[in-house]
Amino acid sequence: MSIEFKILKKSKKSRARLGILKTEHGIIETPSLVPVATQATLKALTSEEALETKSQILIANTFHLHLKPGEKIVKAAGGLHKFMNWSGPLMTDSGGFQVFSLGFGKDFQVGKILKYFPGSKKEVIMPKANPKSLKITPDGVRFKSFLGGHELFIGPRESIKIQEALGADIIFTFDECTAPLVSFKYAKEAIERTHRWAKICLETRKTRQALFGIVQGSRFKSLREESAKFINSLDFDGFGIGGDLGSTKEQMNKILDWVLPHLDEQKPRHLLGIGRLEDLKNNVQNGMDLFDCTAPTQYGRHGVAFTSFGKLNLRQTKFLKDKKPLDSKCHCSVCQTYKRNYLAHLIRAGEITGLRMLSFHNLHFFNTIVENLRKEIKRENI
RNA sequence: GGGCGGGUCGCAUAGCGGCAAUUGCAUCAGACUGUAAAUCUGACGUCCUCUGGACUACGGGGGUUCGAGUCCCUCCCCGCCCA
Repeated sequence: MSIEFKILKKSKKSRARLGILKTEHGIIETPSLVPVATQATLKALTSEEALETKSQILIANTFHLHLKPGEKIVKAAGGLHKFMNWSGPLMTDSGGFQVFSLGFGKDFQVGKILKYFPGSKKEVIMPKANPKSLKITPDGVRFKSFLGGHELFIGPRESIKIQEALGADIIFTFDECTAPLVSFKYAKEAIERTHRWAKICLETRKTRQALFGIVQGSRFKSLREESAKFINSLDFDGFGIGGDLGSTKEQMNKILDWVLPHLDEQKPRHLLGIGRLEDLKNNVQNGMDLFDCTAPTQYGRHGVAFTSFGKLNLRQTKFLKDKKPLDSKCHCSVCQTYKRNYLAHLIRAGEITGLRMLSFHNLHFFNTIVENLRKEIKRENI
């Protein structure tokens, strides 16, 4: 195993823990946010800028990099680290999330956090249902008509081989991230697939890359427990917790309560795709060591800045006359240099520089919050 | 002076007898959690007892018609061409 995880301190007030995750490309102080670099870039930012935002580790995506440019290109370029000029630790997600986002997520126009329950009961996803644009089989997933209409098959073996070629420090098992609309029976069938695939992933991996097994089970207690126990029983280097985690913080905490007691405490835990501003502290208190989220960069590109004074929508005209920095308490280079009026102008003018600066600030802002949470664990405040 | 083309909700466009009227831009508001995402959704004449209704509207005035942005007459304005 090419990672080493050491817990430095455990909170007495919560599950929070302070740790050091060592990889062959450097260490990560945990808990840590993992900014999302799907296509081997934090959208709009260079790898040097990513470092300046205090990002410690990035997560790229197997599905997207397999399509473009293809893992052979990345491998020939010397691997993902060299390819994107990021010398720090990297993860790759397995493509399991795309089974959801390009499948039922797209069909029902829902995210993995359900905001509303669309329509009547007949819309609940029943066993053997398949999304429009992909087919989930016992062996993997056939993605129909993505690039130029040709089909693409990714199963556990394919995902691991791609991730080995990409060469991240930490890789994930190929799972089925289920939609929040699945019925119990569907979810049960899905974790059976996910578990079978998890074993195949473990058997397939030939490299020294750390492999994290992903716990699924949707919003169902028995399935979450079963999944946690099963994934824990295999020789993974860490855990991912994925899928539907309910619609509220309370529901998510309840689901995590079902899962966490069954996971080996000594192994790192990654909460997949949960990391909005309001989640960060909760994630840490739940003992999550890593958590990725697209929010900082995505909101940035959509014109929204997170600040100590709340979210700002820089598209609003009022900011054209605002001479304050985005966040007077922020030490990032954008806040040191530019004012809201200029940023609002860039956003309104559709200038990419504005999106870049908001992405940069948001990442710095999120990373600083998590950095402060680490200090809080050290001071025994949380 | 003559010929032609044109004046539509901020701008630009569509419309050629049933229209509060297309589309784009702009504007305003909202959404975004392992990135189909520099994206998407909604509003955008006024008012109201607002899954509906009333009023005012396609340069001005008049006419034809059950009904006119659309047809006719006339005036005003703009553009191009010829004198």
